[in-house]
Amino acid sequence: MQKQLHPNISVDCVIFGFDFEKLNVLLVERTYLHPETKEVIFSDYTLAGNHVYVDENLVDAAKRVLNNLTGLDNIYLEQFYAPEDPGRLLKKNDQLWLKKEGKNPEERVVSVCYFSLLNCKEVSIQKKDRNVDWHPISEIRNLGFDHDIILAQALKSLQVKLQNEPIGYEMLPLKFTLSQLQKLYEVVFDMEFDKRNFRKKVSKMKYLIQLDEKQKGVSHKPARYYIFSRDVYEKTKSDILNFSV
Amino acid sequence: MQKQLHPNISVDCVIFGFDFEKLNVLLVERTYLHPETKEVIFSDYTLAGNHVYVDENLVDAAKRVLNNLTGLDNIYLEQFYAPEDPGRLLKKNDQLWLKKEGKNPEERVVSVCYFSLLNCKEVSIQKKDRNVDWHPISEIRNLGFDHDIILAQALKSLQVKLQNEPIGYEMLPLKFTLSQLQKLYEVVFDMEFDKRNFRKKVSKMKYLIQLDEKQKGVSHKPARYYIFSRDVYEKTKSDILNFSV
DNA sequence: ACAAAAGTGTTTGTAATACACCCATGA
DNA sequence: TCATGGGTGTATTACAAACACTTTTGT
Repeated sequence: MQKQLHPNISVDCVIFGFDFEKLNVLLVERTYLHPETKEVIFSDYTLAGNHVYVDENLVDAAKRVLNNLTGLDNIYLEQFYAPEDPGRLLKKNDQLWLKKEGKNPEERVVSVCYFSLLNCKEVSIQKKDRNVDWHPISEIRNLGFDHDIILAQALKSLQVKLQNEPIGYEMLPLKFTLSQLQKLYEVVFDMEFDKRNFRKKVSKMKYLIQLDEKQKGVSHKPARYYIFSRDVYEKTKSDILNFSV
Repeated sequence: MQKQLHPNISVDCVIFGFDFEKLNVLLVERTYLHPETKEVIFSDYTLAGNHVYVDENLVDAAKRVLNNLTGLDNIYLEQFYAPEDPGRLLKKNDQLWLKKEGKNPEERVVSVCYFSLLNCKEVSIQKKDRNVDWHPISEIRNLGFDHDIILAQALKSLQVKLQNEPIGYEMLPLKFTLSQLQKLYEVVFDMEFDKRNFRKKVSKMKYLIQLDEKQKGVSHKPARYYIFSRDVYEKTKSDILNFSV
């Protein structure tokens, strides 16, 4: 008879942010100094995460992490993965770090992972004592713990979700231009689209509503603003599935 | 400072089975008898699940559940969800049941859920002392615990996955006919497809390979057998994504 | 000979792709 | 007047959808 597991539970959040140019992820710096000499032993980045409290809903724990970093509530959150490997925190640097943080490095931690979507320009990151910042997804590598794996899963889940639901609006301001929307799809899928074909495609989306208002103060022809209507979307969406492969 | 959670961890498995006619799910009967009078207080069904052992990979725990029920290894397994609500086991019947099973009904259990795919005709369910059996998905309701929610999520995940990857073959024998394949897609998506259009579509899938062998002993024109070639699939698949919505 | 499912083509509409120029604004 | 990004249309090709009859087998 094997012993049952009673691990610590945490949530890890892959916080995607779009800045109208590229897709970013919010990372927390992790710098480990030698206990005596204070020289830098290693320095890298991790995703944001936190432990789950007794009687706390998992998604509420993720909301807490988000609120802590941004001061915002009502951020789009989507659960996408739970790492499976019991050895996920056993790399040397991770063990050093956990010890330093006053945690038991031997203890297993089961994480449930969420991704969330933000517009970088509209949030101010609450740094507090931490060094937290946006990093372009194309430049991220060698994250701490198993966070490279989690991030790769998150991106794939975001792509699948964005392919099937209009969640891109979560990463844009209320009013946005079609070029901004196109750029968003381009950076998420890491592909370029033809402007005319893109506009033809989105013009079929009834829930994308053109405003009379235009950009101001730009040194080129001002673009029209659009808004996303969740209302129209909910009323007109169909559940038709289409196996493609 | 809130107290950190150290819950029990379990895996729940939504075991889908195709019997060439409908989509089924493997359920375990749960009958609670009055401790003295032995009259039936309630009787319902739950998904298969089990606790995770210390140092056990989560997916290995799910494999253990599967192996326990079917005697098989190497079954297709896909993690899809972790229920978030701390109150997921607090319904009256569930509490009675947990007590009867010698568990602490107050203890929080965090589950990670997997779905798996089988061909009903090719597995023999190892019942042991339990009443375990296939149930047509269209007839399943009022499962124990929060398993209705888990099942609904599983079906949606299966649909999304089947739409994007040729995993249907996991629910068919090695050799299958196109009508069987079509029926599989029909029961998963709960839609009917036109035979000619379906065949036109799958004829574009290079990894679907026609054999010379035909059905035998059927009282109608015998159908040709096909096999799925994972090899060809891996070599020819493209990652092109296509946002539709 | 009959019942049962297998197998097969054409037409029509809609969506995907490729491609190039003029427009409105601020500097 | 120039630089910048906004905005637009057409032709071609590929895929989706609708639809009915003949074939092969066992009984």
